[in-house]
Amino acid sequence: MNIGQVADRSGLPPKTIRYYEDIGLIEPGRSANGYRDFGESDLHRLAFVGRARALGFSIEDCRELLALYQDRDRNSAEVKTIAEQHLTRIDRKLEELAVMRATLADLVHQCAGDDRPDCPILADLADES
Amino acid sequence: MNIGQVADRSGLPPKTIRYYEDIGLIEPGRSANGYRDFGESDLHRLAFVGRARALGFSIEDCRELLALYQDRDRNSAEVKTIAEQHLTRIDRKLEELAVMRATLADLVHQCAGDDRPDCPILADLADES
DNA sequence: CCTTGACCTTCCATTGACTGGAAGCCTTAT
DNA sequence: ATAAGGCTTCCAGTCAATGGAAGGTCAAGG
Repeated sequence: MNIGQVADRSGLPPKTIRYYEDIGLIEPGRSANGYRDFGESDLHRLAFVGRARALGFSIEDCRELLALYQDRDRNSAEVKTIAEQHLTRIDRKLEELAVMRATLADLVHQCAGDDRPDCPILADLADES
Repeated sequence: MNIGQVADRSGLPPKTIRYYEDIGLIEPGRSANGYRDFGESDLHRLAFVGRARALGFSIEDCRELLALYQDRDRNSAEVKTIAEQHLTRIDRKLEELAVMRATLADLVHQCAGDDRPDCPILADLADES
């Protein structure tokens, strides 16, 4: 399978697939003409990474998850730990964003948004108290 | 004022302040010894940027907001537009994260997290349906 | 046989917003 | 005189790709 077909079937752009090879997530073979030659297992790994990335896991998380996936003697506890840590990061991020959103929404609400220069948003940023 | 003092008073690290000068957000003078010499207005601009960044505005947003702040003939509508667009970005991000969180929390919940290899998290990533 | 266009290859640069570190000058205190 | 701490510049690295240039390969059509 050439990279284009793998891109179509995995949903990942060719550039990204080459990058994933660069950083050692996959190791496709090569055809006589120098083109990468992907097998079904490469495709499977790429799709795995694609889904993990969509859940926000870092590339390093993906690397560990792939290793655990290949490891028949893994403990599900190890996987759960990685996922829980990620969940914690997501929750922190959600809180941060919620605080930002609340402040910003309040300021937007207070701003007339007309042709006059008075602006509570700028006043807040400038700390005019 | 030297950079260290401005860092203390603005809450921004010296490295970041130099970076902000590099990209043209501030233009401090120089003392005879070559040290940057910050005035109160530089400090004020830096604090302004610090607060805008804390609300998640991009550097380019900060640049525009600073320009509008300096502009006595601005329309508050322009500021509000920038803020509203940012609010929309935050809301999109919040939704994305909420979806991730829900999926991930569900998977974590399903995973026993013990010494056995069976793991719904990996099964989901591998698309074992 | 030649060309065109769609693929594929590698390599280098860029993104955003810093952050780290090295090498070296300036200032203040001992 | 020297040591500590602060300041300077410049270069490299972060994360996860993405864009683009220069060039090799392949299949179809004239």
